[in-house]
Amino acid sequence: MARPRSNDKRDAILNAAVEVLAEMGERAPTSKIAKLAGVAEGTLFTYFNSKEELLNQLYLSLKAELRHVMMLGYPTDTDLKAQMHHVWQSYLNWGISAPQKRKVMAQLSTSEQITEQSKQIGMQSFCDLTQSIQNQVDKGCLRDYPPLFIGSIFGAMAEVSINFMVQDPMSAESYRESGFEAFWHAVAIM
Amino acid sequence: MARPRSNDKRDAILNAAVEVLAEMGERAPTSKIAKLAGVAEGTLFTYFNSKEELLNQLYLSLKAELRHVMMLGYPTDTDLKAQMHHVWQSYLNWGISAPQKRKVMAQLSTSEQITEQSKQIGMQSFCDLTQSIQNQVDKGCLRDYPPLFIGSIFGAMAEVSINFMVQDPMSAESYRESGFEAFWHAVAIM
Amino acid sequence: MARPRSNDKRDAILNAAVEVLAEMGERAPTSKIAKLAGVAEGTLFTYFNSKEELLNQLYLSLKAELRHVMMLGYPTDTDLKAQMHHVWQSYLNWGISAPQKRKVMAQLSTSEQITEQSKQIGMQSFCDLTQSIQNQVDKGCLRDYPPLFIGSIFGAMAEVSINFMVQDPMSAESYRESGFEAFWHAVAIM
Amino acid sequence: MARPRSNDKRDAILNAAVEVLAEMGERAPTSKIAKLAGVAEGTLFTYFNSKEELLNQLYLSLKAELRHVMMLGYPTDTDLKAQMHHVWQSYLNWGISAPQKRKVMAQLSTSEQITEQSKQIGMQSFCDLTQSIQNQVDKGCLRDYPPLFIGSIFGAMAEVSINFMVQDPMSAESYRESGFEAFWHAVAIM
DNA sequence: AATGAATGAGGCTTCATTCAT
DNA sequence: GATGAATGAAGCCTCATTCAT
Repeated sequence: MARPRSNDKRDAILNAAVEVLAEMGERAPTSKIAKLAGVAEGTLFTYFNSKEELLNQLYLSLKAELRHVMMLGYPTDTDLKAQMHHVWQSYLNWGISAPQKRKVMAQLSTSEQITEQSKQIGMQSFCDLTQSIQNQVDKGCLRDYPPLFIGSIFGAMAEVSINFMVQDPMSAESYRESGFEAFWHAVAIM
Repeated sequence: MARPRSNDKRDAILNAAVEVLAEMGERAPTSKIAKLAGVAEGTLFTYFNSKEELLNQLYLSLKAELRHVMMLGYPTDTDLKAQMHHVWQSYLNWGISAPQKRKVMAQLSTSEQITEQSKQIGMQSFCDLTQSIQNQVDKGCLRDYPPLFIGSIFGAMAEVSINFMVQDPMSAESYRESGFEAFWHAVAIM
Repeated sequence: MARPRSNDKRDAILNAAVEVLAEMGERAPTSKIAKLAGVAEGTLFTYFNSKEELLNQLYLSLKAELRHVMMLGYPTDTDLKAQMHHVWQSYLNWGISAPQKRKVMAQLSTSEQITEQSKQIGMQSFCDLTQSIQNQVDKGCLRDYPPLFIGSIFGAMAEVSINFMVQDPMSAESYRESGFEAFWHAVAIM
Repeated sequence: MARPRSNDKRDAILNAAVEVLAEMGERAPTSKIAKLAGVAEGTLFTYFNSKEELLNQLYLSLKAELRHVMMLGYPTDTDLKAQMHHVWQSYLNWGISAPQKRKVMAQLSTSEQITEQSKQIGMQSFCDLTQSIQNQVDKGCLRDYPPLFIGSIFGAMAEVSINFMVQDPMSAESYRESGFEAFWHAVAIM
């Protein structure tokens, strides 16, 4: 048998892509990505058939990571607000500690190179969260908005909060809580 | 590099840029933009010294247009909520009727090519709005958040709303009002 | 007005292509062709949109040149055999004096990159010759073969003759006449 | 480089090469050939040291096959014309039933990658035929041309005939016989 | 001022070949 | 022997920018 494909290498390429994309945007050359990943340029193309595929896979991988992080330690036996707060904290912590990944996710979200299919798949990652929001809407705890709408508001508010936290670290904790408070008032029935 | 003469041409180039950028993202070539604008490739560079300058000017121009649109017919002698609602409607109408411009603004906002300075200037367009928000905070009508934070929440909620309106035109008006309602609860003291 | 496109440059590229293709076959790189033509590699692509187009244009240009050469000084008021002999001589002289062009024409004729359309057009160059053959067939001077068939036999015999002339220059004149004799017997009614 | 073991694999590679070369010309990648042959990319290189060697071997193999086919059932005790006609039929049948092989042989014949040596060897395959032609020339049955010249005329006329048969199958049999007739008149003394 | 041909660096991708498994 | 991942040199083509006209 020949050398098997290495997950390490695949990950190294994805990580390198994050770094180069964060620095150069969509114009990040595959050569720079490969070099930073420590592989030959040709090798990149044994793991991803094209630059476009690399970008799409990266997009999905980041979405999956974010989703994973948000669900880590999710408290099942507390009230809705506490649960939401937990997810809020996880999101913000990730966004602050992985600024390049966050930046790249934002870039890719508006990129022409990300296919509609990838966006669909990326969204489906969050369908259990969506479902759980639906349940709360049905119970009358949240305003009667489509759960995806609520989810998008959550994401938008989180992004705004992270931006302010990063730009003004002194007041970071204040933004963190204000953001959640604003979100909560936006969607909860009190 | 002689002085450019025609504002028409400058505008034609900016408009063409919107179209090509919307279709191709950051990889939109200046040649395509020039062609669509009806000028020669070289002519583009008498109006903008470089592609980067073109992108920055476009960014500022779009920000200015949005700001202009939002302030059109601003009602000075009603209550805060009505004022905000007016601006909300203006923003959403613009976003829906100029989807390419909106798309390009989102792209440019995450682009490496837009300088920090441009972002600063773009933000200052809205400083009168910001000032007026500050006044309302001081009067206790809005939560005690920094006015830029409130402004960002406004923008973020508007973007979310437009996305849903565009994607699901049947329920557009419902999203429009739900979005405003959510925003208002997020920031107002009731 | 900007600099106009130069026919000289176009021709230089085509001539360079002949040389490099003769030496390297279809794997001739555009970079070598451009260099030999004395232009930048990018310039090649302002004259030909792609390598494939370059090859097709070259094919047509060679066909046209051959056709032109064959008709130079075509004697209209002699008998058929003398006319054919004239064309024979022209073909062979060209083939011998332009061995690279001949070689490249042979290569391109079997190349995947030459479109069916190019082959059609290339063949139509010779339609007046074909017509004149048809007339002779009708008059009973040539065997009752389709004129294109006779034309192909002509070409094939000429190619064989040139090959032997080139390979064995001492007997060149003998092959030249033997070839014509064989062709004539193949198609003429005596 | 160990010794290859399986003739089956060697043949599979050669057959795959025919197919891929017919479709893609000289730019046929070894990887595609290997895949179609059902072996690993690397395996190809245990059977052929380089792509060039593969092409040369393929060329020789095709020449040998053609030679073999042409001599199958060769009638030794009939007159010259019948013998030639037999060979003619064999050649044409092969050419029509194996169009890819024929196409590839034509390609390789004009390819830079085929060495002079291979061409020599390929020609020698036909030396017994050549010898037999020489005898007929000596006996005054054929024109006094070098036998290789006659052989080349034979090949050229056969190729022309096959081309027309393939392109116009309705008249195939007519081309088949006309072609032979033309060839015979070209070289025979009647 | 306007034009668009010219430039050549650089981008993405392919591919013959090697070599670890 | 067989495999196919790894390599990196090329290959084709694009494009921002310059400059002759």
